[in-house]
Amino acid sequence: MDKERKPTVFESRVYEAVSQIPSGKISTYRDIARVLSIASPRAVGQALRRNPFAPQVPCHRVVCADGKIGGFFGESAGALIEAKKRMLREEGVIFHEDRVDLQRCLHSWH
DNA sequence: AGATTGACTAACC
DNA sequence: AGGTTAGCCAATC
Repeated sequence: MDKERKPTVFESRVYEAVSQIPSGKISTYRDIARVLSIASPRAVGQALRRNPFAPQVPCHRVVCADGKIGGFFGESAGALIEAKKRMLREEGVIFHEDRVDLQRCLHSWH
């Protein structure tokens, strides 16, 4: 069993930002990184990858900068990706095949 | 403390 | 157009 480490300030910031995304909207690693004043979206992925707050954080609303679904579920769960896509679509997110309508569903960070 | 990775992105070939 | 390289930041080993 993995011991849950205490989230760092950086991670907490990521979780907070992601949890701020309302239903029907999404965001990209790049955008989140940008809001967090980070130059590396990888660091964001790192935080989400650890995701100590599992379903509490809508990490499924976070996609690649291209609108493509990130690998948060991994290739082993490709089918789940479609399920998430369908779920997001029901939330109001416009999907185009394997991509998301960033210009339409991108969350406004004000 | 140093080296590697990691759910990325963008640029280069 | 598609594959590869490089850059980036933070966490983990």
